[in-house]
Amino acid sequence: MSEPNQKRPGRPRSTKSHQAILQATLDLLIEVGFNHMSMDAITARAGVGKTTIYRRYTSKEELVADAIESLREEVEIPDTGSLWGDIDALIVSAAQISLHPLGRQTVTMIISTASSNPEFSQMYWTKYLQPRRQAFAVVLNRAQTRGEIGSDVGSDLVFDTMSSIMLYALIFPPVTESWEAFVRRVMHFILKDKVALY
Amino acid sequence: MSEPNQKRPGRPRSTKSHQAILQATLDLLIEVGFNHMSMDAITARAGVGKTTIYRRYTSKEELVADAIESLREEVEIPDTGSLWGDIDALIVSAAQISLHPLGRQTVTMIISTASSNPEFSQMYWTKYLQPRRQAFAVVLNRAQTRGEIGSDVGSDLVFDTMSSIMLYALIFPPVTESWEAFVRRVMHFILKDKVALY
Amino acid sequence: MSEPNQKRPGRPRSTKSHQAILQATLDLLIEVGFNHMSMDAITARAGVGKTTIYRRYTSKEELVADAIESLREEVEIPDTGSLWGDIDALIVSAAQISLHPLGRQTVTMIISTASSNPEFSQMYWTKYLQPRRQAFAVVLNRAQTRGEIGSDVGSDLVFDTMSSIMLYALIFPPVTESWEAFVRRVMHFILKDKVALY
Amino acid sequence: MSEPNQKRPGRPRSTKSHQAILQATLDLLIEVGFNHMSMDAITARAGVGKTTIYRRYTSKEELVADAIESLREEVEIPDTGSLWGDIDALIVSAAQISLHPLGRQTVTMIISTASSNPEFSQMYWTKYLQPRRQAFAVVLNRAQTRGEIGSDVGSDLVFDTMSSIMLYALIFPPVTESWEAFVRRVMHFILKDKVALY
DNA sequence: CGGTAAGCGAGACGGTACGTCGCGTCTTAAG
DNA sequence: CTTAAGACGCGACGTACCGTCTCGCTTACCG
Repeated sequence: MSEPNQKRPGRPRSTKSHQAILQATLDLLIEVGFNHMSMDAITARAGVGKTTIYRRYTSKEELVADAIESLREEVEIPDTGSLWGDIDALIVSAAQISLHPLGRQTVTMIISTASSNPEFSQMYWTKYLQPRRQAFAVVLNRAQTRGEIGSDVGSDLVFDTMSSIMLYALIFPPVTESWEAFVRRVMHFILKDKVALY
Repeated sequence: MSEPNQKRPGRPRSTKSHQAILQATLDLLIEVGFNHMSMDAITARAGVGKTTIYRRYTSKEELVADAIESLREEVEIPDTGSLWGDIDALIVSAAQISLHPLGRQTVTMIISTASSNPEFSQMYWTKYLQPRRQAFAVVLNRAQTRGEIGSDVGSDLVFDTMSSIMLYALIFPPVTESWEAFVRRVMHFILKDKVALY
Repeated sequence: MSEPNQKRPGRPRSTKSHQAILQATLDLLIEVGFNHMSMDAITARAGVGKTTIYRRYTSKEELVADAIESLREEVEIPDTGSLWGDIDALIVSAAQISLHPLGRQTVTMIISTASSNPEFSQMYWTKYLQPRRQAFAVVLNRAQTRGEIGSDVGSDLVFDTMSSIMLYALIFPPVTESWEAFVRRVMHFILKDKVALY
Repeated sequence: MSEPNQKRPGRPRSTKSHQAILQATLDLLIEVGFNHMSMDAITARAGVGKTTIYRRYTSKEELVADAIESLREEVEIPDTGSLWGDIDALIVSAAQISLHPLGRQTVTMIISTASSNPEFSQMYWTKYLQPRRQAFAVVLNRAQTRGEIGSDVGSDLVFDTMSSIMLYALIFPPVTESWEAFVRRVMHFILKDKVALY
């Protein structure tokens, strides 16, 4: 755990504290959620002074936003050879995140905060959803090139629909089937008349 | 389970105070929002003691949940003569709610709570969404009878899709068009190959 | 005062409840003291409604005053044959009260309340000290008749001095001798030049 | 036991706030008395947060005790040339204190607390009464040197008697004469056979 | 002997104050 | 100049008590 990486004179303690802050924030976010997580608890767990946090972030929201941002994975652009295969890969990937406790809590926290905090919502949209939306454009372009789907179909429209369905199923989990199955079924319904699915 | 036995000893709880509390809560929810609304402000506006609130609710969250719950409206079943007309009526109606500050706050509160509280989510689903889902089945049946749409299309699927889009657009408001236009555009995209829209 | 007219219409006040209230009050007074004793605790212990107390007393102070008043003993007028013998008897008697826990708590409570509450102080003076002061006049008169002490010595002066010493020694208990010994010593000092003590 | 090491880390407690708290407490004690003085009123007048008070004191009682403690004056040793003159000076001085509202409240608070709190009683005895008792020994010694009073008279005995009378007259204020006159009369009665008073 | 008026237990009510907690800022000493 | 520690002003929270106010019931007496 303790890594005495003191050999670089230019990067002494600040990086270590920074990492500790982000980690403590994420841990507490999972354990108690946004509202019940106090800044003092974060400083205590990170072994850090309040100053050190507020020098970097102006508010709790900003800190949490950056903490979540910090664990953002690389945007994936699946390429299975068919549109439905690609979409299915995205669904599977999203399902994996929402099964993991951290992923679940993170998503919960994002929805919860975003719905009541326009600034956060904006930030999340720009930093998280936007890049994925653009990545999906690539996926759809490939499908149009392959002639699987009409060139008049907007990729944003499909992406937004899929995102919304995923979110909805997280807030109101389906009872008769799995989250994954539900999302797949809805996407199938939407696309079946627009594209040859298999 | 619950026995509505009126013969409990002691002074019965005041319906007048109860109403005043709910009204004050809703008013303040609109005016300042959940986070900036203090319990003291509610007691002051309702002309009520703090005890009277905390005898009924154990926390601010619980109070607000019940206040919102209290203004649940009747389920509406539009009948304009065409499926798209009916759907459009539902969109317009939903837009009116989400334009009004109380509606906005309400939805915010619901999403925020539901996303982190499975019990609340379940309650909201059963009491609010489920009835509207069933009402929508009537709308779709009429359309199928008219031959506007295939009898193999499940009404639940359409309803869930529409709900999810509406929610999504509330959390991440579209920047280039209105909430209403966005929802209408997405629904049009989904349905255009399944039904004669005009 | 002691005999209100019984012919008032309606249900007469319950003596049983009255006794229970006084007993519960005294018990709690001893256990937790005036400030930490709540009216609700009294009602609970006495098995009585709040109304029943507030019909009899207008405030907590009044109730406690009456509870203490209720256990007031008969005023004793010692008659040992000598002034010093009589005074000694009074000291011994007072010592017995201040040894008993209830007596101690009661006195404590009286001092505590009286010092910050003029009305209570007045009440206690009239109901408790005044009668004893007058009884002491009898004791001193007998001594003057016997020629033990000059007829110019005011009994009130002696009584007040003795009372004050007793109170003082209760608030600031002597460390090198007993309360009783201290009081006796001081009284001896005061009187030794005014009366043949043995 | 306690080490007044100044090198504790973190921001030191503000002396300015501390003083403001004590002053506001004393002011309000005079104006409205202990029971009607609220902590919020103190914070408001001191321009201080509640935390700042409760970091120093665990309760209202503790705060007030310290506030009173803070204004303990220097012990005065009168020297008028005669014993009765010295005693009279002490009575006048004590009267000035007990006439002033703060003095009244202070004494009230002390009696009230001391009578039900042995530790406080002990503290007050040691810090306040003891020094004055010893100062009085000086006064009496001078009188004995002058031959005004017998060398067998213990100064403690006289001091305790005087203290007790003063306290008693504060708890049960005389109705027919002033506090000062009463105390003077009693002291005169006690001493008249032991010392040439004029 | 049945009506009426007050008393009763229970407990809800409007207030006021309490002591705690959290946020974001400020102030030390140490490095 | 940055840190860790921690005090600060502010403001909301939820609890405890007070003394008052209904409830639905006794319980005595009086006509």
